[in-house]
Amino acid sequence: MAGGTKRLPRAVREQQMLDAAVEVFSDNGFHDASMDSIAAKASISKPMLYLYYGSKEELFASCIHREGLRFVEAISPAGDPDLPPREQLRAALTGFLGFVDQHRSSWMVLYRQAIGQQAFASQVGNSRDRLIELTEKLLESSTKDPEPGTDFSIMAVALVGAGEAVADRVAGGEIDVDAAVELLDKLAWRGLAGGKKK
Amino acid sequence: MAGGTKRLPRAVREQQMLDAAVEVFSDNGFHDASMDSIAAKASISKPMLYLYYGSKEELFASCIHREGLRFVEAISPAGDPDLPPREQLRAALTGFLGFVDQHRSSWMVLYRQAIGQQAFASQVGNSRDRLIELTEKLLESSTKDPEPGTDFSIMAVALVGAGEAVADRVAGGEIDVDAAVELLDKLAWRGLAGGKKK
Amino acid sequence: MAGGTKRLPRAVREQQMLDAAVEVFSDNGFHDASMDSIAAKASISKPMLYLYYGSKEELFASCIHREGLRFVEAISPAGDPDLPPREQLRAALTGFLGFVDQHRSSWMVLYRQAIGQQAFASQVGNSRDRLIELTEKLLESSTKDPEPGTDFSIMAVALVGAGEAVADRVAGGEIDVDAAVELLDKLAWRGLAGGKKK
Amino acid sequence: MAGGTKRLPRAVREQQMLDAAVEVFSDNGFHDASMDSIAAKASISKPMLYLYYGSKEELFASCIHREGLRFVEAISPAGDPDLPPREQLRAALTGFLGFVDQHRSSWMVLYRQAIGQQAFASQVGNSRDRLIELTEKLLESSTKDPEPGTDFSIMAVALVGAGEAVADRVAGGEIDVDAAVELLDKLAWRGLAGGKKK
DNA sequence: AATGAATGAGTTTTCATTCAT
DNA sequence: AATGAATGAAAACTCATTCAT
Repeated sequence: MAGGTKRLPRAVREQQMLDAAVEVFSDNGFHDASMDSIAAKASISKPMLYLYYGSKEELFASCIHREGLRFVEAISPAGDPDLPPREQLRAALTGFLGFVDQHRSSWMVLYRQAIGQQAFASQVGNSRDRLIELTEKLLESSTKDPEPGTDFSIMAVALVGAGEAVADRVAGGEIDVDAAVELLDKLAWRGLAGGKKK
Repeated sequence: MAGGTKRLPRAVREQQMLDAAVEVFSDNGFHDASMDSIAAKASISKPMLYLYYGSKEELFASCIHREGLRFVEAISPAGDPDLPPREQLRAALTGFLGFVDQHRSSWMVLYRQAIGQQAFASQVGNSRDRLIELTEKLLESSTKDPEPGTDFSIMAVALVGAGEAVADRVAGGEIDVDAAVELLDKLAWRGLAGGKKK
Repeated sequence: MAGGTKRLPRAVREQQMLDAAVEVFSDNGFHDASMDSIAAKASISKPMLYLYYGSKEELFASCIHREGLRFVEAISPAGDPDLPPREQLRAALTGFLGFVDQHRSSWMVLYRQAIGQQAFASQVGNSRDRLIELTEKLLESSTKDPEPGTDFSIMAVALVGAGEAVADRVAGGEIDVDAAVELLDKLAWRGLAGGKKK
Repeated sequence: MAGGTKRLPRAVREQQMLDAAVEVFSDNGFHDASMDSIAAKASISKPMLYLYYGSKEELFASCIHREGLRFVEAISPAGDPDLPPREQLRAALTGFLGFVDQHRSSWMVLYRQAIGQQAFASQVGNSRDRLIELTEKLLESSTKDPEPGTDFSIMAVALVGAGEAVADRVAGGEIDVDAAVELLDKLAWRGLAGGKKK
């Protein structure tokens, strides 16, 4: 029944461990997740965790890394340069929020968690910064006639911040992906208090 | 005779402890802040901490509570019903970002920290939710002719999210309060990619 | 009956802990002595050990320090400059071997142990070096007409080495202090294969 | 096909392992030497180590054994009964200190190390005791007219102790073999403070 | 013959928390 | 009112040792 004590090739065990770690970190936060409980969830012994990942911090970093890749991957379609900028932004929003919707624990635990963890802020920053950069470029290229002094960089920060806040609600199941995409798209182009006309 | 063992009135002691606690929590995060270091910083003995606050969690909760009050207080001027809605929003933004600017550690440590801490998310939610509600009302009352289906609630979430992201940059000293207020005000009314005319 | 769980003033506990530590280190060696067993032997909890001494290494260092002081103290009478050099050497030998005889575990465990422990060799070296220096001076001042090229420093090393080897036998109860003193004294002045007359 | 997995005859493997073990034990001490690092240094897998030696302790014992043999071998020329006793002693000293000089790590790690290790003291004692016995016999046979009550056994202990202390300095590169031999030879026959005449 | 995969059992260390004075 | 003294409980991490292939 148990069936989990077989000798597995390294690559398989690695994923198995990461799956467990993501789940436990996600449920308890970095500090309150114990290596014991992660090992238990992965049905392996603690030494394996250390053999494969070296330390709790490195394990967490590996979690962030893997989830970060998945995250970037989910958004990358937006990079298609053939699409008009605004379509690219929609694609990015869809990719982003769709990812959050389908990997709630990845989002909640790793993205949100990691930001609080001094030591990992920078690593998470990578994914986030790439998102901000992407957003910045899209805003820039889609704005024909910017006001003088427009700082697209901070605008991107703000928009991504808005996106994250909305993503939390998506992850919490409070609103659905489509509505969220719609809202953020509108926010980007017409402001929240959106004027009356299209 | 020696020094340091003054009998202080309860209220004074309480603030003294909270000041120390806020500082230590802010510097180290909830988990890495030890009761020992808080007691030391407050120049009192650990048992006093327990006598007044019962447990580490309750102490942290008290910190959040006090800082939350200050936070709400800083924003409350925005509630002035005599101002036109858009002015109210500017007042709120100014209050909010000004507070962050001047109480960076309160912001970084308690607001950002607490959100990561499972157990305190809801409590922080209070201040945050009040901010969101306020924003929602302002948006609502300032929008004469909303598009059908407009969900001001989620809009407020998004705007506050944007505000928080920008606030982090303010707290980090990367942009100044005025620029941030300007940006968010514009975001709210005309969208990030804002067209050229007012 | 137990009677060991009282609140004791710091100074008392410190000695109590050191006593236990010396004994356990002495019986098991540094590595095989666990903080658990030391705490148990001292009838206190492990955290006390850490509160007072910080780490296992520091605890061991403290043991060495205390025993080293006692050791030096036992030998110091030899420093009396009023005695003729040879009497001083006898006094030193008597102090040294007498100490070993009466503090067998201190000797075996701390002196012998510590020398093997990379990290502590230098600290033990202190006591030992002082002994060697002392010996060197005595040899020097008691030799009226040294052969040219005589290196008293290495001679002292050799004599102390002989003393330590003999001390081990004293500690092991194989020979008594007086015989040992006699032997070493003779060794120093007439060589092991000592000629026939005084 | 790949590389490194040769089938080697047992005897070769054994030496290979012992070489690695001696080196690692010598560098780190018994406790801080891990079976992992020994296996790595020997370029074989841990199970091989266990297959050949059964346990870490047995492996260490084997190291001591082999080095002990080499040690005794280095000194054995001294046993030549054709030489006059004093020449035999010089030969022994030369063999002993020459060995230490050329096999510093064997000396430092195995001889000194092992003495600290409860469990191995007796085994090291073997080589040492043989040395002491040899010394004793030489002293005995070279002393024509001993003082009554002379205990050659303890004298040998003392001389060997002196030899070990000097050997440490030789191993440390502080003095050279010839000077050391000279000193110890003089010590044995005329005492450290030896006057100028025979 | 040889090893990658796996673990049981311990170790040091750190806290939040509470007595006894 | 206030604290020095003390600890239970747990966490990260390591290592000698052994299967299953």
